[in-house]
Amino acid sequence: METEEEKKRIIDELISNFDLKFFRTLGEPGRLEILKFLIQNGRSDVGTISESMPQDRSVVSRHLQLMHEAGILNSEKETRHVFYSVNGQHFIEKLEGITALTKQCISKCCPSCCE
Amino acid sequence: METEEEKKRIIDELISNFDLKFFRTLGEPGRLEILKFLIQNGRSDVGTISESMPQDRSVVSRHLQLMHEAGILNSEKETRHVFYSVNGQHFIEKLEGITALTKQCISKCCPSCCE
DNA sequence: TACATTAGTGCACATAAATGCATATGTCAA
DNA sequence: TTGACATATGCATTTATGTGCACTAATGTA
Repeated sequence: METEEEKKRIIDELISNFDLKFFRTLGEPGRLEILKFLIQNGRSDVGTISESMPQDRSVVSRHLQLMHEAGILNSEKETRHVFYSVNGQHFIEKLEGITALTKQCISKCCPSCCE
Repeated sequence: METEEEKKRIIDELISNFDLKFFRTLGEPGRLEILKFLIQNGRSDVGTISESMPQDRSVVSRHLQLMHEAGILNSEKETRHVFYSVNGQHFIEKLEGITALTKQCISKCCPSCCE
């Protein structure tokens, strides 16, 4: 067990890495479908993605923007089209970071959490 | 790169492990505060947790139920009190599972996602 | 038994989020 | 330059979620 100050620091670091926007973005079925599509089909433009989704094109466009802001997708404007693709690097780093910090935090600050 | 059938199977496995309830639960500031409190203070009853939160006791109670349903917290009824604690084991396993499947899925099904 | 304590539920309300239509913005092509 | 196309934005509507008050259920205590 750490000192109280060290405990607080570790917990604050964990909580500040629990990106609300990141979790909220992943907690919506429509956006998960978009993520699935992009893993399956790779880099695609808004129109192509929309064709596979039940929602309106404008709705899909907004979902894509949110996912981009959350760091899950890349966005590249090319002439008239905007291509989105999974930002695998950032996405995986985010997940790894959250997982590692959680493990570290619980083992150091709350061993009783794992009894 | 895998066969198309294998790709679909891997992607479906990933998406089915992207537990919407889990992500939604973590994507709310009030619930994150509760998580923080429980890591810091360990197993506590509803009243004690509520005292540190700005929301009404009933609101905190509902958040705790949600977090329990999402597998993040343990719940133990003892006489009049209900004690909640972080389910570290399940929480960490969930995060590790999601992280591992995502890495595996992207490397096998969408290597271009990491360019 | 009567009363206090603890947690959860019913309900109404406020806020936030998802959705679709119409329209604007920017880009290409004839 | 005109028209078609791709995407994003404004706006209104619906749906979902968070919130607090009042009340109930369950348990312990005087």
